[in-house]
Amino acid sequence: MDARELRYFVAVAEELHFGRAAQRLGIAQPPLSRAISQLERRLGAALLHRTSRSVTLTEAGDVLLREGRVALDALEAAEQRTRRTASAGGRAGVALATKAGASDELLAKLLHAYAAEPGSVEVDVVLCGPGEQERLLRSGRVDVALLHRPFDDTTGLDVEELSTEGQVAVLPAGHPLSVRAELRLADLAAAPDLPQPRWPRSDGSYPAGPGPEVQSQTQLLQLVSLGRAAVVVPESARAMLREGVVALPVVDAPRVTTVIAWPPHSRSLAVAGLVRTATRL
Amino acid sequence: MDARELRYFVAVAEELHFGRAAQRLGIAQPPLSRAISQLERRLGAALLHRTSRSVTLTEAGDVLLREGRVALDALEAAEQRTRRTASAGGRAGVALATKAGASDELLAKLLHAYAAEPGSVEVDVVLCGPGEQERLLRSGRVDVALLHRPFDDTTGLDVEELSTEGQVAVLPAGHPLSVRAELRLADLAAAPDLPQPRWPRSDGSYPAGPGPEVQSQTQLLQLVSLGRAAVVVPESARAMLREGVVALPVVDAPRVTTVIAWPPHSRSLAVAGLVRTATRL
DNA sequence: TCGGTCGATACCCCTGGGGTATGGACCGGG
DNA sequence: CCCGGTCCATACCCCAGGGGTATCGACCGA
Repeated sequence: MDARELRYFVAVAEELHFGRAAQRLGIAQPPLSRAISQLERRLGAALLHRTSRSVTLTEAGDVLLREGRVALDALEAAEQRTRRTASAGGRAGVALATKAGASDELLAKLLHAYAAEPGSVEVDVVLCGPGEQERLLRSGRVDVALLHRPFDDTTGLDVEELSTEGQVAVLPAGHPLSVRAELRLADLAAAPDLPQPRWPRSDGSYPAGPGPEVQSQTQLLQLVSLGRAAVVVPESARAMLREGVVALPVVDAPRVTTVIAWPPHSRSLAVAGLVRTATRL
Repeated sequence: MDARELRYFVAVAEELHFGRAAQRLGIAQPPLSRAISQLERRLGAALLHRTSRSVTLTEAGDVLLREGRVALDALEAAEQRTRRTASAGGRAGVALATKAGASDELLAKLLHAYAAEPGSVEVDVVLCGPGEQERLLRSGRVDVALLHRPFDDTTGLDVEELSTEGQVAVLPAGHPLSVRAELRLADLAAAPDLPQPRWPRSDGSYPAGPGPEVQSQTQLLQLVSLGRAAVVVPESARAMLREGVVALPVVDAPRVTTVIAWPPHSRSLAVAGLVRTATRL
C-alpha cells in the first residue's frame, strides 16, 4: 500500500467529508474520491459507506484508520529520526519532550544528574503544550518524553514510572470553597461559577463547554485569580502558583503518574542513559 | 516519505549491493540508484557510503534501516488487518500463530477453554516454522501469537507470560553421552559428531556451520536417531519424540518462557478474550 | 594495460496522479 | 412539487516522474 493513499484515507475518515478532507490535503475533491475508491479496490474492501449526504466508516475502515495512523506515525518517525541523526553529524544528541510547567523539579534533577553521568550527550529539551509530548514522541520529533498518566496514552511505548502524586484544585482566593480543607470533584462540578477552562485540541479547535478558552498557563491562572474558572492540577504544579489563588487537595481525583517513555525499538545509548538516570532519582 | 522509496532503501541496505537489490525488487539498477539518491536529497542526509566496489551504511542509514523496517511492518499490518476484517464480513474471527510442534498441550487447552467462553469467535490457527510467528504478527497476517523467549523478539509487542520450562538435549539412543543423567551445553559443544542442525533463514538461505541443513521437525528427529545431529529443545517438545532418541535435561541452557503476544494497538475483543483465557489456564 | 564489475548519468517512453467541468443523487424550503 | 444547494462520482485533459535501455567512469585484479 502507498503512504499517500493511506494519508488520504485517514483525512477522509477523520473529517467524514470528502470536500473538507480534500481541502485539508491541499488537493481537489475529485482526485481524492478516485484515490479512495482505488484504495478500496486494491484492498478488496469497502472502507466507507457513502451517500451524497453522509460518509461513515465501515468496520474495515475503522480498522484501517486505527492501524493506519500507527503506520503513518512510524513512517514519519523513521524520517524524522534519520534527519536528526544526519544533522547531528556523528555527535548525536538526544531530544526530550515534556509539558511546559509540569514536573519542573523532576526535570531539573534529571538533566542535572544525567549531565554528570560519564558518556552523557547534549539533551535538547522541547517544552510543549498538554498532550503534545505523546505526538512528538510517536512521530519521531523527539527520542524520549516525560508523560503523565492517565492523561497521556502510553500504548505501544516502553515506559518506566518515576513518581505519582495527588491533584489539587486551584481556586480564586476568597471563593466560598477556598476555606475548605479539602475538596471532592463533585464540589467543583456543583459550583457553576467556576467552570473548567477549555484547552485547544491539536487541530486548534476547542471542545464545547461552558468554560473559558485558554492557550497558556499564565492566562489560565489569571482567569482563576479573576474568579472566572477553577482547575485541577497535579500537586507539583503548586510551584507555579501566583497571588490571588489557593490550592486545595482533591481527595477523589485520580492520582497522576509521571513516566519516562521512549519508542520500543530505540537503540540509542543516550535514551538508555537518560532512563537509567531517571529511575535512580 | 514515500513507502516505495523506503522499501527500495531497505532492500539496498540489506543487500549492500545495488544490482542484487534491484533484482530482488524486480526493477533495473539505474532507477534504483536514482530513487536512493533522490531519497537522500529529500531527507538531506547521506544514507550510504558508496564506492564502485562496496556499499556501506552511514549512521543515518542505520537509523533509517531500523526505523524503516518497523514502519513498513506497520504499513503491511494495516493493509493485512483491513483485508482480513473485510473478508470476515462482520462475523470477525481471530488469527493466532504458533510454532508447529511447540507448546502443543498449552495450545490445545487454550483453544478448548476459549471456545467455551461466552462470546468467543472462531480461531484461525496458523502453524509456522521457527521464528515465523513474530513476522506474521508484526506484518498483520495474524492478530495474536504464542512466542518463545528468548528465541523470539517481543520488542514493541504487548505480552503476557504463560509458562516457563527448562530445555532438554535430544540425542541418538546409544550415544556415549546418552547414559548421563544430565548435560551441560559444553558437553554438547565438545561432541563434534553431534553438530547443531541449521534451519533456513527467512530468505531461504542457511547460516554457515558444520551441522546438517533441515526444514522440518520430522527430518530433524530422523537425523538425530541416525546419530548425525543433536538438538536442544524445550521440555514440552518431549511429546513429539520418537524411538531411537533420548532426551536429557541441559542444566545450564536458558529457560524458555512461552508468552502470548499481540500488537499494542489491538482493540479486538477476540484478542482480549484469548489473552484473558490464556492467563487463567 | 586490459577486461570485468559496479554505481551514476543521459535520454526516452508512458503510466498515473492532479486539475477543471459536469453529472446525478439527495434534501429542505417555499 | 419543483428548485436551488450540497456533495460525491465520472469524464476528460495535462504533465511530472518513475521505469526502461545504453553508456560512462571509477576501481580492482590478473
